Amino acid sequence: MRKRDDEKEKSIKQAVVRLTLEEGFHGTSISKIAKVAGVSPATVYTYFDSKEMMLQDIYREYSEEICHFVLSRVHYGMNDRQLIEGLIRSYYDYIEANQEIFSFIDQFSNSPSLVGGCSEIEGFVKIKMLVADLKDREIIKNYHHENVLAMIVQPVKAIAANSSKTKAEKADLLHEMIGMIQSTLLIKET
Amino acid sequence: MRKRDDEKEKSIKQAVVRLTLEEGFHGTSISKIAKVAGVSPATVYTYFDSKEMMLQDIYREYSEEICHFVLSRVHYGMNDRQLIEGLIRSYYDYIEANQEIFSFIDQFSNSPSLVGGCSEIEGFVKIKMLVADLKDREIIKNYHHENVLAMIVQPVKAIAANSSKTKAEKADLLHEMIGMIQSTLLIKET
Amino acid sequence: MRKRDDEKEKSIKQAVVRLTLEEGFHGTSISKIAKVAGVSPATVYTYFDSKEMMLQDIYREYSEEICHFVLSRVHYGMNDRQLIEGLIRSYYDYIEANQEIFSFIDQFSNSPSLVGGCSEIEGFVKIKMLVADLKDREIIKNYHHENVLAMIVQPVKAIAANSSKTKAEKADLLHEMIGMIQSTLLIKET
Amino acid sequence: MRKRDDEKEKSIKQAVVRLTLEEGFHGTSISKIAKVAGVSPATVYTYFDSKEMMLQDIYREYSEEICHFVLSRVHYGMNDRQLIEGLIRSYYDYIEANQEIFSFIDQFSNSPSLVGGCSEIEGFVKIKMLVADLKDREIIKNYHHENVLAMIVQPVKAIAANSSKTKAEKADLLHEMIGMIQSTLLIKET
DNA sequence: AATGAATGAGCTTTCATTCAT
DNA sequence: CATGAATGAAAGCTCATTCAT
Repeated sequence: MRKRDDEKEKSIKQAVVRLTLEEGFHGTSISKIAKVAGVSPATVYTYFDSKEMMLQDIYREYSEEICHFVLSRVHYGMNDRQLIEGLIRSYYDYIEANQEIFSFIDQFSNSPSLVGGCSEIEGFVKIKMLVADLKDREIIKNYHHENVLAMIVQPVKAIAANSSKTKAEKADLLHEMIGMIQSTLLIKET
Repeated sequence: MRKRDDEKEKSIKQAVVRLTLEEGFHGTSISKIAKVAGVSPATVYTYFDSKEMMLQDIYREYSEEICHFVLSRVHYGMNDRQLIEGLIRSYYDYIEANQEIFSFIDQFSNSPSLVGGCSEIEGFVKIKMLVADLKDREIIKNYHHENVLAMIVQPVKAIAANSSKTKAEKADLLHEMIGMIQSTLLIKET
Repeated sequence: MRKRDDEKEKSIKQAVVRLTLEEGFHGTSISKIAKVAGVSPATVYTYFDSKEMMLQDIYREYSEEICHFVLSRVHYGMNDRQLIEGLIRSYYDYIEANQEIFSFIDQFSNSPSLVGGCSEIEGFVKIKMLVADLKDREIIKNYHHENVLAMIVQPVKAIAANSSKTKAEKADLLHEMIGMIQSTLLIKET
Repeated sequence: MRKRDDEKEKSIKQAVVRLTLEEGFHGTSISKIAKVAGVSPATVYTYFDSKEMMLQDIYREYSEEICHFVLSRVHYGMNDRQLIEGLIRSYYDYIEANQEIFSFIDQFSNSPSLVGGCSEIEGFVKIKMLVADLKDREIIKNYHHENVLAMIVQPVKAIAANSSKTKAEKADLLHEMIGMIQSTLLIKET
């Protein structure tokens, strides 16, 4: 009996993500995926039950990965400003370093019909808990969790997605944006 | 091969938008559109040159509509806080009242391959000019245009898209968010 | 607008029936059917909603045709023996002249999953009424309708299906079988 | 590539028969069979050379089983009427007690392409010899073997297959049918 | 201008079978 | 012997688009 090849599963997932960036969520057909991954279309179905479940699997895996990456870059030694900066900058860095993955995640989460059948992402819960903790410790102002998160997460996406700016210009924008959000959320002025 | 019955063109566009909300960007095929719009598939091609151009047409039209709506609700008589609130609230109101349209616009603008072939939206230019004007008149702080816009536009989308909250709860979140953004952007404290 | 081509629908149905005889119910795929019928696979779907509904349509049409044929060959001028003979012989004649159709009908009616979704055949009702009438008029003995019908319909199928006999031998068997059934069912001895 | 675990072969055969009843002759794929039988698809090929040969094997085995069952219930001590009744009733009883098997056999024998490649069933020969013997001993009338068999075998199938009747109603029909056939075939009136 | 018919290309998925362990 | 992995081929069906009327 041939054994399950984790390399193969990985390369299928990468093919999906790559095709999603190149040709959009539409051009991502099973046969194209198989071709890029170097397997037969039928083989895809030994690793995933259906196309929909495959997409959800990938979404879940990479969502967790992003959360893990972001959380790994903030720690207790940081002061207030560093915490906010760490969250935003790590998110931005991930997007820049993994544009394909981010594009996939973003397109997926904007597809109501797909995201509906997907269970809660663990990493999201942890990040919400982090925000709650920052409020408890009176580091950030007493805004609703949802608004704090929206403030940290949404504007930075707009910067990352801006394809008409150079890397340096975007770095400038990001630097400024971090300042804006720090002044919005932090209690301490300094 | 151009225009005639505006009623028919309208109903095709509505069909597209409605199907996009109900079945996602995928389930939006020409024949389904034609069925919902009450015309023949061939007729769609009397009004649009191809599916891609049709989607871009619709995107452009509704994008302009949104911008027009937002701009129509801010005027010179308003004070500083009212201006920011007006912009954000009008955007939010539009989304709430036209969920189908917003869902379409959002999914479209998250499809790199589609949005690429689409010329600049006029209304966006006007809004950018408004932001520039507000900076010139020393109403909002001297941040980059892009960041000001991101701040006004992005977080509110997160509130509107939150399907697990009631209308009242979302109104609360919006109210708070407006305050957050006002304090971030405005020069005058009052 | 091109108009619906009844010839094309007919040739699709014939292709189904022909393939069912040649390659069994299994080898009857949409693409083979299309090839034999001289149309594109997609065209099949402008005439039928799905493969299953297509099969049911064909089953219904030919079932009615058989019943119509059988009923058209018995009439009130006939005496008792002629009536029974007419029913059996016309059924047998139809099968001999339309082996493909009969094979299709027989295979279909032996597929529980298909026959389940199929509404009652009108012609069957008429034949049941004929049997009832023959009993009312005291031509055939007072057996249950179901048994009378089974007696008329089932044994003759075995003769028709017997591929190891010549036409003449089968005619002999049929002649004898008619006698057997007449003596079983008829009240009058003569 | 042959035999070993009779238990496993049995459970494969049962899986085939069960799936044929539940999902028709179509839904009976090797992988489904393997799943139901609790083995791997590859294992099926340890016991059978191909799917077609597997089906023929099963057909042959169960056909022999039916014949054996029927023959085991008639014996020389019986009088004329009991003989006919024994044959018909034992056949009916087998069908009622083994609907899955009968459904399989019936569908198989209605598939010309399958039944063609199948050698003669031994049990059928024995039953034909029994019929010949009954004729020699002047118990049943001098009809052709084929017609005698058709009379005994065909109508009872129609009763067994009638799914719209209760068990009791079918027992009534069977009782009457036995009488009809006895009067048709037997020489002695009593 | 408007339409239902028509289609080649492509979709997702399953098939019977073989391979490597 | 037994297996899950692997696959070319084919399944049923839908697609965006064009054709003939």
